[in-house]
Amino acid sequence: MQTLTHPTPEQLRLEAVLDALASPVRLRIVGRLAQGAELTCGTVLPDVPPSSASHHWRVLRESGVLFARREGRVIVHSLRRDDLDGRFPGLLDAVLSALPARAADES
Amino acid sequence: MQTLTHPTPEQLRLEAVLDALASPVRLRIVGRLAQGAELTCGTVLPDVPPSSASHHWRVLRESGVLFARREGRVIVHSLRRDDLDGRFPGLLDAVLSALPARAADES
DNA sequence: GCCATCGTTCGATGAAGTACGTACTGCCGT
DNA sequence: ACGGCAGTACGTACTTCATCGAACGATGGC
Repeated sequence: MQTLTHPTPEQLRLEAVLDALASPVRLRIVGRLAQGAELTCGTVLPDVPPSSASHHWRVLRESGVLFARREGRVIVHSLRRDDLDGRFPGLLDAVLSALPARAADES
Repeated sequence: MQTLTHPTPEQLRLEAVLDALASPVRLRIVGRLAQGAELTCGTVLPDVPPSSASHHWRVLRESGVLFARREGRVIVHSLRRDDLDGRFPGLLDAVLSALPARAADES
């Protein structure tokens, strides 16, 4: 299991970020992360099998939307707000404010 | 050749818009449209065969990013700025300001 | 060391998107 | 009416993506 790779802030590509966000499943993850807490993989998407969920977390990570770090046995994820705001000002906020409130009532 | 269909402002879906924008070719189109002029299909993407270009114009139209109207022999396209700003405030501006200036020097 | 847990990787399958040639429609000028 | 131009529709080949089961790797607790 190789180390978690992330793009540097300079490596962020608009198309990759948009593509990562253009998915209902991944928007759910982002919406949850936007609530402030750092989350582990299993926390969101209880209805999705682990291998599928892992795929989506990876897309978000490799596009630079979120940051992942190992913490003991789990992997903790957080939004890369500052990096995204630096490269694409206003983009994340626009997407988040366009999200329905559905993320609030899901486990 | 059936009439050009557009989603109503209420029908705009975030994922569809993001997906439409998550493409280099289509971002080129949007970048050109953002310069203010209304454009016909042939104006942008001279290097892309008409049938391919038509596909991308259609994706942008059906996602609600742009508006198309027949004007004699050509089809005139314009950005749906107001509708997009209404549903997803700040999104279009964020994407446009994140675009490289490449759109300026292309035919 | 052993086991359970968390998450990844691999491989296969089916769905969806892209690209493009060709044939067609709709409109205009003559 | 005819020819040409703008753009679409269709069919197809190709590529990418999504999904998921199964096997594996890493870690912490006992």
